[in-house]
Amino acid sequence: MGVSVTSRALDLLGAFDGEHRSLSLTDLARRAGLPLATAHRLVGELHRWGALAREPNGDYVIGRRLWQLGLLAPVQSGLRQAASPFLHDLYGTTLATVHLAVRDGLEVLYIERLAGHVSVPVVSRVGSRLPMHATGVGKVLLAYAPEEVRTEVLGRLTRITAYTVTQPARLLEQLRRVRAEGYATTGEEMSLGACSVAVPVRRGDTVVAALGMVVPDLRRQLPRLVSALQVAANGIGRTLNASVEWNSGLAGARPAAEG
Amino acid sequence: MGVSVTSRALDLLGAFDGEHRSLSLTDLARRAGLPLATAHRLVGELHRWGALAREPNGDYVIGRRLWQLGLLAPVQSGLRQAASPFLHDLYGTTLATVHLAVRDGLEVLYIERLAGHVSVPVVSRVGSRLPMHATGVGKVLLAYAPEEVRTEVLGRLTRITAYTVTQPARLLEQLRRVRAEGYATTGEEMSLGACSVAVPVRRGDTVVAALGMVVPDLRRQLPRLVSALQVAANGIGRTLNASVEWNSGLAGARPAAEG
DNA sequence: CCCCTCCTTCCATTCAACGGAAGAGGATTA
DNA sequence: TAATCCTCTTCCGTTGAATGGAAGGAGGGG
Repeated sequence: MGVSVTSRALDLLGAFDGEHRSLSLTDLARRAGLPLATAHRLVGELHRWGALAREPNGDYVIGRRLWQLGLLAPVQSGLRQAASPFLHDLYGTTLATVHLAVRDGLEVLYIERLAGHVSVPVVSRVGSRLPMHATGVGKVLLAYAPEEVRTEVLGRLTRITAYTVTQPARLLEQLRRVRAEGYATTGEEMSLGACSVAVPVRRGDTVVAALGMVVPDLRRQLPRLVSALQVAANGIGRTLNASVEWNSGLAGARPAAEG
Repeated sequence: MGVSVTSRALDLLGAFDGEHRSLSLTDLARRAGLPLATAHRLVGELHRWGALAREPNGDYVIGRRLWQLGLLAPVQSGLRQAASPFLHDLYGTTLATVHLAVRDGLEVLYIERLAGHVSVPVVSRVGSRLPMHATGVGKVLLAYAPEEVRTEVLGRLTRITAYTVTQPARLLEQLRRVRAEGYATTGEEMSLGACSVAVPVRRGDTVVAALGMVVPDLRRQLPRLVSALQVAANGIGRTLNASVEWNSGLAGARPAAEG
């Protein structure tokens, strides 16, 4: 049953993800569901073009050329540009890992990140997606997401650590408080040893993103961090309103943008 | 004369670059040298997969999925990680645009950048390439590049602004001073209104990258900026030495990494 | 030395890709 | 309103590029 070559080549690329950044030919073939000989030919072509590169051990990784291409993508570029200075300020003030994220379908998509020196186990990377219910930015985005999104997410609360909130009622209550108090927190719900705070970023009345930090412990400094985050979020919002260009690509109005 | 579908699809992607971040179907077909009907079919497939996205006006841009893929590429990740905090420090201290770049073949490849609020006309973007002879980081990398690279670059000094150094002898003299004094400068050689300073980043005795800044004017603050840069560069070098992982992908030992 | 895994090459068959041509949509001009 | 010029989309008979099973290295570990 014939599938187009193009989609097969793309499937090979799609075999890479955050957990599989380096794959052998056999792995690639297996993950893309292709016969080895076919994978061999296609991977060769991708490699020749620069889409894939080889590591010293022969495994394949995403190549420099795809990296360059990807950087041309207008992914929330308006938002990122507006946010950049504020993220630096935040980082300078708190020295914590700072995140800017938007909702993409039913997940959180991290679009900017400043990594702190502090060794907190942070899972997120720019370009990675995480579940909404276990991250600070996720809870914020979920709190302000359309009803239907909330319903669907609440239906599948996967457990990640022992502290992940998996009871819909409890999460709903948390989301209510997020809306009431203006910020969300997590405590080791995504990875042990990491807590987070996050606040919404608004353009006008619409929440377009979430701004968050990851720290080893929240207890003592919560009010200070919330204030800092809110100041930054307000600044970003104001900058967004000031900028004329309505950026393309909203925070994922439809679930699962790519099919 | 048949060419593989895969390479045609890749050629379509290759039609995008820093100056063409958004293309109509017709443009894509023209730039990739494909019949319109063929381009239409392939672009459709790329779009369906998420490699391309459409702007409101129907033009195509690089899609979110390629953006995510590209971010998985191990492009100097060790260096970037080591440099990140120092770049922030530099930015915090000087509020100028800060650059981290490596040599890739005969060009400079920008791998990290912190954009200042200050409105200086900066051309570089992360992932972009610029000629070595007209940028601060480029002069540094050229000064420490293998003889053969220097020779080839000196052979084609293209003029970009009225101030670009295009006489081989003059550039050679500048490179000699870079090695002697430990830093390079440019004055509106790449874009009018922008000056730059840069210093080498060493791992052991090898120059593996260049660290630079762009400012509107150098005169008054040159010594201060050079000091700040050198402190940061030393810090990065020390961090690199400390880190065990020898990162893949050097600063472009061979010209033109991708064929 | 044998066996196992992973990679590479080969080549006859066939099915997906091809692209010219015609049509749809939209904008601008007469 | 019609005519003209874009760019985009669809169609379909022909053909040659893609296919993948099989066989042949290459390494390496027992």
